[in-house]
Amino acid sequence: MNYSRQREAILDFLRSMKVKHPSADVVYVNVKKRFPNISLGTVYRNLNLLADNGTIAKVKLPSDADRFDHNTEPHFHIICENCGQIEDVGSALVNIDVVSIEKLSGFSVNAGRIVLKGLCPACRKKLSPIKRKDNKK
Amino acid sequence: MNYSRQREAILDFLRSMKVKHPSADVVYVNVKKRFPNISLGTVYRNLNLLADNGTIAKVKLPSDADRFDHNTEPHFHIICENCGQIEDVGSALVNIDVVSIEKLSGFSVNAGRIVLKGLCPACRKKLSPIKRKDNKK
DNA sequence: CTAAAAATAATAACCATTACTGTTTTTAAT
DNA sequence: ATTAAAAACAGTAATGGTTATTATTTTTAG
Repeated sequence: MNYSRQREAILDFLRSMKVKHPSADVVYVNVKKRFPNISLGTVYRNLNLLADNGTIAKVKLPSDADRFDHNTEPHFHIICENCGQIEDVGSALVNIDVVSIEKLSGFSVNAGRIVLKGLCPACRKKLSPIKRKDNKK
Repeated sequence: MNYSRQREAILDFLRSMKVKHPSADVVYVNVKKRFPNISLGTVYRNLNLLADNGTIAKVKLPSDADRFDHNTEPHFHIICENCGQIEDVGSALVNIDVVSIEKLSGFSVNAGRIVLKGLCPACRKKLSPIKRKDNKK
């Protein structure tokens, strides 16, 4: 893997934490400030390269764009069902009975990254007690 | 919601369990046997209608097509990373410390449906001890 | 039987992502 | 420093799952 200025800028942005768990698109618009000609494909390719070699982590969400995380320590996430913001959840707070699951299902469990759903503090305040907008896809 | 023969056939197929957690596309090709002119849009619309009114459940997966489940009882799923097959996991086998998560993150938790990752029995046998094919997206 | 409401088939549009292509940058060896 | 091969790039086309649109057909209530 050769050095590239674009990849460096992408990693810099992720580590700067200006946005906490950005999607490829958010990385794109931000890195564009430094590299106005950068293409979205380049952002995707580099985010995937960095995720593949373990420099960053890819957070795959159901029905939403992948997010990228500079924190590669094992942990889970919770996503706001209203605004899509995601936040870390310590891995100690979710307990998976792997042995029983393997025994009952026959699957081998790869106690992967878990995504919980909920409402972030801002959306909670904004939407309650009014029924929140149903933006399921 | 008016009666429709197509919707009835879709629900029949789901309940027949010929395929366990079918995607919209699998429902489509199967219901097509009874209704050769049915359109994929009709399948999607009806699956979503049935999921919205609680008759069936929609299982959203990261980086894979949604699946539909005739079983609406709360439970989790495990997906085979090799072949995409999904299996039920009893909700007792995953313990989420909702109180602590809410305290620490500020989110309200909607202890949603969780999807674990692993290898189904068939793929385990087929791929081990050979390194399994890496089909991440 | 009829008219309004709902559902349909067919197709176009959408969005996130990947694939392709010809050009530029990086690297390692001369 | 020069150069040639490898890697990365920008730009764009293509893909896959899903939703939206529209004109036609089916369902239902009166």
